[in-house]
Amino acid sequence: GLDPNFLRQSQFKRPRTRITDDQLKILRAHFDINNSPNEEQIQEMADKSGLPQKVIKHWFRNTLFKERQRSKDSPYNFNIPPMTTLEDIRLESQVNMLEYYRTDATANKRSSRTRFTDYQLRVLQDFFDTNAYPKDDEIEQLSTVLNLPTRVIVVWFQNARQKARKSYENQADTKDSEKKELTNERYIRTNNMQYQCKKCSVI
DNA sequence: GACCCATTATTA
DNA sequence: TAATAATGGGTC
Repeated sequence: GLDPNFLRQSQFKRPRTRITDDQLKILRAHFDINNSPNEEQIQEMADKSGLPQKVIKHWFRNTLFKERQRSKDSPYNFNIPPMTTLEDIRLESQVNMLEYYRTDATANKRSSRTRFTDYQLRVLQDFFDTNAYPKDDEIEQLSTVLNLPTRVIVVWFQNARQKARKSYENQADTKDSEKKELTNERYIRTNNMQYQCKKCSVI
């Protein structure tokens, strides 16, 4: 059989690219005009920004996804009119409009931190302890019951898994032999590995 | 597209 | 200043 650790380490992780403000401006400007650029446009952006095409494609995927999330969840919820053409002088003013909305309503700062109530945290934690990976409809239900945007729920679970994983790994260092003793009830996955959530096993 | 996870940044 | 919500670039 193959050692999972070997499989995992055999692939190098690309070091995280930090997109600079100037590069972001280039991408953003294109995104505002057309959120799914063709190869030619990607090449152009790559030339202008010096970013790898792969990074640009990924950025567009993420940004489009986030923009959709935002328009679903956001109270501001401004609609972006669909664009079909690139070469149009009126585009200029549209872009300016978007720029205006963005800097005005939504602002450029990160959205303010949600303060969960004790009740909300208890429900989330209880759910997490039995299932760290809620399905879409379960997230929907939690969203309704707790009166929180689905995005906030998703992020909460993501952070909770991160936290659980970390605390498991901390204690796994000292209790390596116990890993094999774990019952396979509830797991948190990471790459090819499976870790049991420490908190789950306590319940 | 879902999830990972280092990092950033907000709030008690 | 610690805890942790949110971000963004990474992988599969």
